[in-house]
Amino acid sequence: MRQDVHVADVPVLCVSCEARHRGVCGALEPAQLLALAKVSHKQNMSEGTELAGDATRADTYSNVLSGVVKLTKSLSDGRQQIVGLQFAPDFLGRPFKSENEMSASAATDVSLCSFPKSAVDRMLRESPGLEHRLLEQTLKELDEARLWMVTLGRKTAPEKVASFLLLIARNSNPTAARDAAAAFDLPLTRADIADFLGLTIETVSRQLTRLRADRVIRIENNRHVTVDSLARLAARSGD
Amino acid sequence: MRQDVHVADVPVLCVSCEARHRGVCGALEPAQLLALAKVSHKQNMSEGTELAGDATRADTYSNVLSGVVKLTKSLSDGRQQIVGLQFAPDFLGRPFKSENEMSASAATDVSLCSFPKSAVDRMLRESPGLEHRLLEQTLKELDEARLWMVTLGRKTAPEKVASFLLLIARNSNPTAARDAAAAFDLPLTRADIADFLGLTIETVSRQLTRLRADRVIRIENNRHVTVDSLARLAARSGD
DNA sequence: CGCTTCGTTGAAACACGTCAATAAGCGTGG
DNA sequence: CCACGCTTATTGACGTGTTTCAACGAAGCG
Repeated sequence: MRQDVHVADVPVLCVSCEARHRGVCGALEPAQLLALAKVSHKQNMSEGTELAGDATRADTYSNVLSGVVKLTKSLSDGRQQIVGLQFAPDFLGRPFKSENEMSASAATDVSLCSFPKSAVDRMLRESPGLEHRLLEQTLKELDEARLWMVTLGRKTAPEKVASFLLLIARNSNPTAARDAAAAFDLPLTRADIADFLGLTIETVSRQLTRLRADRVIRIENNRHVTVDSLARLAARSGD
Repeated sequence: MRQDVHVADVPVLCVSCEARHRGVCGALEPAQLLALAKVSHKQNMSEGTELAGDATRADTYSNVLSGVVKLTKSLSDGRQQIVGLQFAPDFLGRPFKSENEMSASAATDVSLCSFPKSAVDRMLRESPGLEHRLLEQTLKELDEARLWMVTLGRKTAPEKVASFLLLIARNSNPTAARDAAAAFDLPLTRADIADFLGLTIETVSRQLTRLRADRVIRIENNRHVTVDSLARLAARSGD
C-alpha cells in the first residue's frame, strides 16, 4: 500500500495528477505543493502549437500531463532535427538558463501544468528533494539522448524506422512484454518522424510500407499501427 | 579577488586541482573535501585504456584532470558511435545506477582522480551543493548531446568534419575569439573521429584533405591542426 | 465538392560507403 | 642513423542507400 499524503492536504489541481507520483512534484512537501498550485495553471494546447521558441525568453516551466511535446533544433537553412520527445509526466524547461536553446512544440494535442519560472527556481534553492528529482530526470534524458545518437549516427534507414516504432510502442505501454503484440497511434506526422530520424519523408514512408509488406506491422488511417510481434520488430532495429 | 579557502585546509591532492574550482569538487566543504581526498587517488592511464565497460559494474567515479575520455556505445554487429567526449574537469560516472550503460576509454593519455562510488553517493545525499553541481554538469552534457544530434542527423559530411574541428578548437582554447586563429592537436584518431561523426574513416580523411586543399586548415604529422580563421571554418559547419 | 494537407510511389542523381592499393608516420632494434 | 615492420592515414575506382524531384492518391475540412 502506498503511503499517501492525506488528500485534504493536496491541492485540487494536483489530486489526480501523474506528476505528483512519477514526476518532479512528488518531491514537494504538502505546503510547497500548495504554494506552487496557487501559481500554476493547467492548459490544453492543440497539435502544432509552439510552446517555446529557440533563443526566446523562457519564463515558465511545465509538466506534461498528456500528449507528446517535441524538442526541435534547426540549422540556419531550415534543416530540422527533433532532439527529444517529452511524454507525461516529464518536466519541461531548462533550469539555470533564461533563454531557451531549442524550440518546443506540441506534436499532438497536449495538456500542460505550467508554473512561473521564478517560483520553481526559488523552490529549487530551498528543496534539495526537488533538485534530486530533476537530476534523475535529466540523467534519464541524457541516457536517452545518447542512445538516440547511436540511431542517428550508425543505423540504416530501415533500422531507424524500426527503432522509432519500438520507442513509441514501449512508451505507449511501458509494461508490455518483450515479445508481446502492441497497438498504438503514432504521435508524429511523417515529417516529424523524418526530423526525428534524420531522414526524408519519402524514405520514412518507403520503410513503413516495406515493414507493412513484410507483415511486421499494419497501418490504418496513416496513424494507427499494430505490431503482432515486438520481437520481430526489434530484430530489425539493429541493436 | 577570489575568496578561497585557506590552503592549509585543502588536501595536498586537491591544492592545484582544476576540479576544485570549475568541477564538482568546488561544491564541497573543506571537511568533505578532506574526507573525499582520503579515499581518492590520482591515476594516469595511457591512450586506449578501457576505463569502464558497457553493462559492467561501476564502482568508481572520476574527475578528468587532463586528456580526453570518449564515451562509446556499440551495436551488436560492432558498429560504434562515440556519444560524448569528456574533457577536464568533467565528472565521469552515472549516479544512481550501478551498471554502466556505455563504455568509457582513454582517447588520449589521461589522468583521473577516482573515488569509490559509495563515498560520493553518501556525500550526494548529505550535500545538496554537490548534487546541484552535478545537475548543472548533466544539463550541460544534455545540451551538448542534443546539439550533436543535429550534427549527426542533419549535417553533410563536410559540415560534420568542420563541426568537429570547431568543437576541438573551442575546447582547446575556450576563450578564443570567434574569428581568431587556432592551433591544436586532435585528441582522436581518424577512426574515432569517424565514430563520433557517424562516418567512415575514408570520408573523414577526404573531407580533411578537402579542407586542406581549400586552405581552411593545415595539418602536420596527422594530428596537429592549424586554423587561420575560425570564422572561415565555422562558415562550413552548417549552422 | 473542390481545396489543401499529408502520405505514397517512381525514376534519376548523388553523397557516402566499400573495397583495394599506396603512402606516411612511428617505434624498435640492428 | 637507417632498415624494418606495424599501424594509421590517404587516395582511387566503383557500388549503393538515401535523397531529390515529380507525379499521384488519400484523407480531412470548409
